[in-house]
Formats: sequence, structure tokens, C-alpha cells
Amino acid sequence: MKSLEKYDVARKHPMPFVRLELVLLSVTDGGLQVLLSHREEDPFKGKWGLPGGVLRIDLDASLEEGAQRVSMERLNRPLPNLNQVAAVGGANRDPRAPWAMSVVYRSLVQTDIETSPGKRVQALAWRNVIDVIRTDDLGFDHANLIAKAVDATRQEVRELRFQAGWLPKEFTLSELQALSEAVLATPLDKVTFRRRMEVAGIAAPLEGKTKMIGAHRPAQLYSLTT
Amino acid sequence: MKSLEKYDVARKHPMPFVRLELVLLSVTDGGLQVLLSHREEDPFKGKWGLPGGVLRIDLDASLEEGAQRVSMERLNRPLPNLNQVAAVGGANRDPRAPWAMSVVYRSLVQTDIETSPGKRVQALAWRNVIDVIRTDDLGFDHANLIAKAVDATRQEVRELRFQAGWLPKEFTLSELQALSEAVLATPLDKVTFRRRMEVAGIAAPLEGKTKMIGAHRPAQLYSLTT
DNA sequence: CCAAAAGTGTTGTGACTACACCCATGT
DNA sequence: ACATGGGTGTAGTCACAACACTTTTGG
Repeated sequence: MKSLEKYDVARKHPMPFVRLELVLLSVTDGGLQVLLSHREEDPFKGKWGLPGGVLRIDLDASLEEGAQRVSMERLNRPLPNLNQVAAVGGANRDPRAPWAMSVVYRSLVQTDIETSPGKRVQALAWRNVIDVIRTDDLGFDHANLIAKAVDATRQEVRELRFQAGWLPKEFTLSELQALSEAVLATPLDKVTFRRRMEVAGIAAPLEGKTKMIGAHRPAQLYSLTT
Repeated sequence: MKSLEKYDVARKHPMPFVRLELVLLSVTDGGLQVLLSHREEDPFKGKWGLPGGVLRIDLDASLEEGAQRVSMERLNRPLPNLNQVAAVGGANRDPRAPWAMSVVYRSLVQTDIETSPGKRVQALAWRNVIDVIRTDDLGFDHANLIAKAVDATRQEVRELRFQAGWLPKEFTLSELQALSEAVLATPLDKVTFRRRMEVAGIAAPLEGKTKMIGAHRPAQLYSLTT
């Protein structure tokens, strides 16, 4: 390779084993959930862990694209939003290599979009994040990574920085508030939430469009103004 | 190596060229400054860039320790505080390797601690961050990385999350406010700043200890309550 | 006494909370 | 009519900004 003829520094030192891990979060009736993958191989065989895969410099043009590829391979779906959580790395972090690092991404998705086990994945399951973090029975440092991803997501929700893909294109303010409450695991005041949304100007009502839910007054539909 | 006998996945794929970059920030009369290193070699020879170095899995037990080692090698000093900014990576990011990633750390330090050019560093210079970001004449994506580091630091200052090493062990509230104003590049109200400090309870007055500055009333000295 | 920085008190404003209340729909 | 969730109005609280003011030192 031409670049390697010119510079030899890249060959002088052994490089670490680099993986990409995904923290998929979703809101259900049971609150905020995280998607876990059952480990069929050592290390931590039999335990649950984050879906992830090896960075492939022959396939991935960037870390983000690598994360999308891993999502396609493991979960058979792309991710509508992707945010980096952190990079962690050290010796003896992963028995498969003397020195391993992981770049971790998070994505809050809608549960109704199906996620099916892909290559080398036997089973996937949504589990309540609070349970998962409290009873840390996961492999590696994954519980810690999930906690970081949840914190970052909560910070965004607190600041009303809602991302595309978190909800359907058209949604009601009540749905958005319910999502926020589930993510934050705390109730929010309706008046305050609506006024904050209004001044923030991040969602616009869709004139004439309403959503009927039950035997109730129909709700105004909104969409994100990007 | 035993782990490689057991698992071959770590050998199956080529791994990226991994570097560590440092964003050292400091406050002087001229405002918030960033430490830049003059590049004596290609790529970007003659330009300025962030000090950094190659991750050495034979020397570094973790990414953080690697960042400290790079700091010792390039700047002849350890860093009193260290926060990860992000990991960036992709093909064609660095001509020295077909696929390069960097893990970026930031540290806000006191300028009076000396920083001397180390191994393969000819010159170091503090430059005003606003200038550096506006007139992006740096190599790689370093201006963007600096902007991210500054944003994160500002967020911490806004939330009064002051770290050890940002100031001397004993400091006055005026000094802390001046630091905050320099980082945020905006004036702060004295009363508000002091009251927020009081309710936050992150600094305690050192009984009987004051600091004389000029022909003025002496100022109460504080220290961080960790 | 004066200049200058340290430190305090006071008042207005704006964002949030709590709670009461009206609106629109299916049964 | 009424139950239920959508949507609004209002008053109290709290954090902060603005600004005036007092305190303490060296000269």
C-alpha cells in the first residue's frame, strides 16, 4: 500500500483489537429497555451482553459506518440515530486479545420496528435498564456502558433534544411526554412540558391532523421541525 | 500468547492505526488557550496540530494511561485531570495508515506549570482557542476536536463541576469566577456566582486563611470539598 | 481620605410546579 | 350524561440577573 511505503510508523507497533458495541434503548410499557444479545460463545458464554462486532477496516469507511454495519449483521436493521458514548480500552479487557478496545454507540429506537437475530446471534431480548444496571450479570463492562448511554440519553431528553427515529414522524405531545417520562423514569408536569416545547420550537402542529386514541378528545399531531 | 491460541478472531482482521491526541486548555490574560505542537514531519509538515502519539499496547495498560504516557513523552509533564472527548476514525483520515483512529482527551491545566517540548516535538505554543477554531489552519480534523473539547469544558464550568488541577489547591472565589469567565468567554454576575457556589457546596472556606492581592481587602481562600 | 477589590442586600424577571378548570370524543 | 384523555389559565416558588451598597486593605 502506497501510504505504508511512505510512513512506517503504522507498522512499527502492534495495534489493539477494536470492537464496536451497540446500546439500543427503547421505551415500552415496562419503561426504558435495553437490547441484549445472548452469548453463545466464550468469553462469558451463557451470559447476556451488548450486541457488537469487530471493526472491519476493509469494510467500514468510518466508525459510524462500522456501527451501522454491525447493526445490520447482528440485528438485521439499520439505526435511525447513532450517538457515540465513549471509547474504552485496556489490556486484559477481553480474553480474545491481549489488548482490546470498544467504541460504544447508542440509539433510541421504537420497539415496534422489528429486530431479528442475525449472524452469530441466537437470541435477542429487551430488558429493563434499571434492572440490568442494578443486577449487573452481564459480561465485560457492559453494564457500565449501558449506564453511560442512559445518562447521555436522559441529558438529551431533559434538554428537549429529540432525535428523528425516537418516535413516528407524526406524534402527539402526550406521546412525546410519555416517552420522556419513561426515559427519565420520572413524571413530568404537563403544562411545563408543553410550554417548554412551544418556546423551544422544535415541534410544529400539523394543521388539521389529529389522532384519535379512544373515546376521548382527539389529540393534535406534531412533527419535528428540523 | 495463550489468549490467541484460544481465540483466533483477533488475528483474522487487520486492525486500525490507533492514536491518542491531547487537547490541553489553559486560561491566561488572553482568554482560553490551547496547546499546539509544531509539526516537523509530514503529514501537514509546517502546520500546527494537537500533541499526540501512537497507542502502545505494550506500554499502556489502558487508554487513559496511554494518554498520560503521551503527555510525558511530548510535554514532559503528567496531566492532573483527563477527560475523554471522543473517538474518531475512518479510512483516509491520516496518510500514514490506510485506516486511522484517534481517541481524544482534554485537560484544563494551569499555565504556570511548565510544559517543555519532548520527544519528536520541536516547539509548543499556547494559542487562543477562538482564533484557532475560527481560522482553521491546523492539520487533520484537529480544529473540530478542539471545538468539542471546549464545549465539554464549558458545560462543566456552567454546572460548576470544577476539577482538581484547574486551579491551585487554595484559591479565592474571584479567581474561580475569573477562570469560569475565561472558559465561557462571557462575564458572570458576582452575586449569582457566589450563591451558586454556596448551595452547590463544592468549595469550603479555609478558616483564617486569606489572600492579599494588592492594596485591597484580602480575599477568603477556599478549597474544593471532594 | 481614596482607590480598588472583597463581599452583601434587595428587587425584578422568567421558568417551572401544582392545581383547577374547560374541551371533545365514544359509549 | 359521563368517563377519559387533550388542552389551557392562574398563582406561588425558586433561581438567577442587575445594581446598589458596605467592608477592608495599602498607599
